[in-house]
This record gives sequence, C-alpha cells and structure tokens, in this order.
Amino acid sequence: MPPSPRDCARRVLEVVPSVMRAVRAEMRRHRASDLSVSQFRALVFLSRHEGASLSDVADHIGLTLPSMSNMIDGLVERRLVTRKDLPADRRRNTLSLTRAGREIEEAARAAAQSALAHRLNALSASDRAKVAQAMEILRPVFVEPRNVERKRI
Amino acid sequence: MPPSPRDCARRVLEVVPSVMRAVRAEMRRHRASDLSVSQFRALVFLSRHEGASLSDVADHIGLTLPSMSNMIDGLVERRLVTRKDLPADRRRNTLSLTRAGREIEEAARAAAQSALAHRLNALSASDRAKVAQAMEILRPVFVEPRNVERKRI
DNA sequence: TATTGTTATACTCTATAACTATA
DNA sequence: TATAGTTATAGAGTATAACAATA
Repeated sequence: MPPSPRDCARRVLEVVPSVMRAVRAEMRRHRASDLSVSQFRALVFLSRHEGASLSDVADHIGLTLPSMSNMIDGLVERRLVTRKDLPADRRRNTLSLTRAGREIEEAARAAAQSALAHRLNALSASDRAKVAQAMEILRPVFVEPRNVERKRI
Repeated sequence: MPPSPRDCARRVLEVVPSVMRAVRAEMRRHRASDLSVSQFRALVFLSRHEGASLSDVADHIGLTLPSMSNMIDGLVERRLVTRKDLPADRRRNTLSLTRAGREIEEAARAAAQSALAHRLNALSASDRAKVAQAMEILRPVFVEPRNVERKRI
C-alpha cells in the first residue's frame, strides 16, 4: 500500500528536522571552519558557480538580498570570498571563492560528510542505497525548484 | 553498486537543507499559527508526552535548558502551554498543552503537511513510497538517538 | 522606471554564565 | 553536593524599509 502524499509529508516533517539538527550541530562542532549552514551552502554554490551575482546566491539559498549582502560581507572579511563589480553591468557583483574559501568549503564539507557518514554507517548497505535514492528523488522537488518556474516563463 | 556511507552523506547534505528550507518557509507562511520550527516541534512532543518536564523537551528538541525555558515562556504567554510545579519534586516542571495549544499544533501540522504533500504530489506513487521508506530508515538514526545511548547505560 | 545591491534597524533564536530553589 | 530551572546578557541570522547607483 503506497503512502499518500500527506502520509509521506508527515514522515518527512517528523524526520527531516532531526537530520537537519545533526547537520547543524556538526557544522558548529567543527570549529576550524565554524560556518553556519547558510554560509556553507553559499560557499558550495560559489564553488560550482564561479562569478555568480549576489542575487544568484540569494535566490539559490533562499535568503533576502539584504541578508545575503550581510552574509557575504562576513565571508569577504574572512577572506573566503571576493566581491568585484561586473564591468558589463555595474549594478551587479561578481562573487568568487578565494583559495582559502575553496579550502574551507572542502574541509567543512568533508567534516560534515564524515560525521553524517559515521551515523549512516549504522545502516545496512541496502538501506543506505534506499536513502541515497530517496535523496535523488527529493532533489528535483526541493533543490532549485525555481529553475522549473523560470523555464515556464 | 551501493553508495558508500560517505556518498550517502554527501547526498543528504545536498538535499536535506533545501527540504528544511521549504518546511521553515511553510511554517512562516502560515501566519495563523506563526510558529518557529522548534516551537512546533515542542508542541508536537508535548502532544505526545503530556506532562513532560522542561528537560525532557529540551533534550528531545536539542536545545539548552535556558533556551527551552525561554521558548516555553513564549508558549505560556500565548496560552498554548501550561507550566506547573510537580509536587513530588518541586524542582521540576510539568508541561501540558492547553486546548488552544492542541488546536494550533494540529493546524500547523496540517498546513505544513499540506504544503509538503502538494510538492510531493509531483512524484509517482512508487517514488513517494521510496521516500517514505527512507524516512523510516533515517528515523532511528537521527530522531531521539539518545534513547540508544541511554539503554546502553 | 526597473533592477541590483547596501544601509539602517529590529526581532527571533540560541548560547553561556551566574544564580535560585530543591533534593 | 547535584539537579532542575530561571535570569541576565550577548551574538548570530534573518527580515523589512528606505536608500543609492546603474541600466
């Protein structure tokens, strides 16, 4: 008997916040990088979208522009990100990771992944496969669903 | 080829924050209840653990005692929760939902579930089944893993 | 006029430290 | 002395409103 969308949603609602709490705790625990989850996500996005604008990042992470401007201020001060004007359109920013930013991003991701992996190690290989598959099912639904809307335009 | 724990962790790390963002946004959007995710989780816990102490809730949600004390203050002011002394041990609190608390909890859960369900509706029944199953696999790993440690003592 | 980003300001959430009351 | 909870205080993260610069 397949679960209804509502039943599936109930389970997601019960479990995902706890998973997220573990992720957040791990980010905090790893003092070396000491990034918030949002900061970490911004770095990940920039590592994949070299030269993205502020709006691009804000849009992807789901923060308002002022919040993102603030966050990037912090990352620039920490010398993890550079912010330059885009000559072609001087309203826009071009954001890039510095070498240190790239290193921190990789270190933070490795640390968080290790901690999560340690927990997931309690699962059988087949259960891990199921979890991994579920993530790929959820990815298009929740990660950058804006792309879908944009294509519609 | 089954994914390694590390690979599984990577996918969780990539997808779960986005799912969580959707949950959080939905909580905020539903102005009627206007609860933070933590407040919502506290109400859910209390709806299932009538008379729990402050420490019980803090432990389950993963907040410090002062933070939880604060949060409960807010919920008491909003008349969603009652806080009484426990005569048997007067250091302890007994927390309960009021009728309004119970109603808000149900309404908030229904709203969040509906919004999530709406998104999950884009999936096939079989994909939903896989997601639901994955949640049940993850539940013992991340939801109340403290119980495992306690049992060990 | 519309778009991109910044500044000013305030609120929520959470933490740590120090304290009170009870056991 | 140890435990349960509160108060005081501070910091991080985010939002909205108002603004400046550019297109």
